[in-house]
Amino acid sequence: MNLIDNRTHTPRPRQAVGVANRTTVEYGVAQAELGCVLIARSVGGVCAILIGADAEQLERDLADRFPGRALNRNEAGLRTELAKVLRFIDNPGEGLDLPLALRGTTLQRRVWQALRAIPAGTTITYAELAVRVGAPTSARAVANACAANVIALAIPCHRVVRSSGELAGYRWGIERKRTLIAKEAML
DNA sequence: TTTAGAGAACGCG
DNA sequence: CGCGTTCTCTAAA
Repeated sequence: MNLIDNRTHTPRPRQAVGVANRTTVEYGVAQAELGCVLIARSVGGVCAILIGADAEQLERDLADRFPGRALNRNEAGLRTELAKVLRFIDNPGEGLDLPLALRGTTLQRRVWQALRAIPAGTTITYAELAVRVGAPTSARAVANACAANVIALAIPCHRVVRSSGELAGYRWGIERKRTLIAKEAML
């Protein structure tokens, strides 16, 4: 407990996160090696890439994530994005470049942005990631930001591991995380 | 709305 | 395992 607050306790301004947004979310589902994949797009770009067992589960997941928003399934409209993601899963070396519509707090945006700079085939620790976003003592908080990521693959939170080398959690299943890292390691 | 607590994909000794 | 840390969410005032 510090008597004098010598840390960077500056309450950085937070991004408005829960802003009401009535925009429709369009999404498409496809089957991949890794599992069923759902890609959702809103104004500005892809707002979610979810992985799961089947379309129904993913649709529930999406509804959870965007409460109150109209959700329109539209495979044809998402055809380009779906193709890119499927190609990335087969060949992660080519990268996955998609316009993203990020909605999050300041720290989350910083972390997610930093994640996009982590090349396929490499991993980073939460501690190192914390250093990169300028919050060296905030590894725990950085992990929170990783855990809050809903754009799988395009924001490669699967490349973040513990300092001990162990895999930490993965929203879409630790096994998938292991698979992704292993596949990328063979580049 | 402000606040206090608890929890979280961490790290170190 | 215990504790320091930082951020987020939620219940309560």
